Amino acid sequence: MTEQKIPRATAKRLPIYYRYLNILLDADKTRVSSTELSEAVKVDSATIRRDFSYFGALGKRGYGYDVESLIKFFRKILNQDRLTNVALIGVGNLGHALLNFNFHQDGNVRISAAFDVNDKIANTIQSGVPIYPMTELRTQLEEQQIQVAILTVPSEVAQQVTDEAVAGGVKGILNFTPLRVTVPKDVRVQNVDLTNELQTLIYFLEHYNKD
Amino acid sequence: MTEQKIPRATAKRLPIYYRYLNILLDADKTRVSSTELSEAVKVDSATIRRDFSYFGALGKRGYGYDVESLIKFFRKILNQDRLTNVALIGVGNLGHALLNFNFHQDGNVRISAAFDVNDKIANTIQSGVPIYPMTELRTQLEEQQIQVAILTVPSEVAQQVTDEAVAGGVKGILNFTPLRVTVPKDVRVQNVDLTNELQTLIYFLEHYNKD
DNA sequence: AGAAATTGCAAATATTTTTCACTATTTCTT
DNA sequence: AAGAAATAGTGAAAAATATTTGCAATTTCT
Repeated sequence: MTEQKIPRATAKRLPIYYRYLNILLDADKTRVSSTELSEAVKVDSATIRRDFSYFGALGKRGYGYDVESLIKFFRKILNQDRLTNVALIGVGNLGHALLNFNFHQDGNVRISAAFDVNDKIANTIQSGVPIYPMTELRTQLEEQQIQVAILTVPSEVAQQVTDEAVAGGVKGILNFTPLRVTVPKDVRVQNVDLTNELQTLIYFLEHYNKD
Repeated sequence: MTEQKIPRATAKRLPIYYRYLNILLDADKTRVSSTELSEAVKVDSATIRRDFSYFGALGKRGYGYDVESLIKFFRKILNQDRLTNVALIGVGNLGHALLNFNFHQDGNVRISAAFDVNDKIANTIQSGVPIYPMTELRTQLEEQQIQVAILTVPSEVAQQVTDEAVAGGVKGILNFTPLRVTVPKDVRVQNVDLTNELQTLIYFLEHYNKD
């Protein structure tokens, strides 16, 4: 599966390109040049061409890129053409918001199971998603073959829950917990630490006057 | 104010160090070495020393670092010793969750005003935070001298709201919108794009078998 | 007093990312 | 159809960023 090493920086820009391409499509644009794209997404045009080139020759010299086929291509790359089922572990404040959050705006990610220790909500359906008790975490993940989990539990239990999720076959974790969880190296964790983000933001504000 | 250029990578690790130091403090540890810290936060000890050294000589050779004074120092650096008032713009799903979110776990960030277009919630108080109508965005920001905003509005209006916020004096924006907003260069934007994060995560899962 | 521990830091490396500069194509214009 | 204009693709250079090494200086420990 591993084709070739795409730089992390590039991978992070892909969704941004993808999103803008869809805007172009909606506006009935059929072609776009790297220069044009550059202005919209605020990335140097050479960088864009370089990014695209990791995937082969997607454009036409002297012409630009065909919006539709580019979208089609990225859709595959970004797994937009396939539904990815995701588990939400921890249905507190944030978890609840994520249940309603429009992850599937492009129709590719769906929270198909949620878990919580709270008896009050376990075994109910919230926003169309079944909530299982935490005790069933592992078995449900296995059964439903879910490989991606969003972790929004209190940090005290984060590691333990993570272990359980990994045991259930999870390979990717979007971790909203401030805790840096430990996982086997074939599991990827993407940390989203809101407090951290805010602090970093404030830090930069205080310590740099521009940038 | 701008003291010296701290690498971005370092700045991002600071909150992590800070958090762990507090754990040590809670455990009544009075000193810690870079090696010890290293294991806990999973960062090479040399990197930690390097990171710390940007701020001067914080430790004692042959001894290590004094937990308490290190915390005290970082608290200043990270503005934990001062309350930063933050505005929440857009009280939808996610916004609502953030209102309840424990940003102030260390008591330094407080959402002190929220804004929404919805008449039903404007001019009410939610989770202890006053919600103002969006029309008052600029004036309230000015009046309350809020410099940091969390943006959780629909992306269609993101740019427009951002402009308004900037006009109101905001210097830092935590942007939950998928839109890359344009701001003057003295304003810093930190993007938190959840859909993007998930997509990137899934992308890596599919395309790399480890990392 | 001597051994052990440990920071601080300059310099060396390594890694990653961006940009330049140019060629090859294709499209557009007249 | 010829020439001009536009534009992708890309090797190589440069720049930016981050990590690691190696060791002197210092402090603590026994």
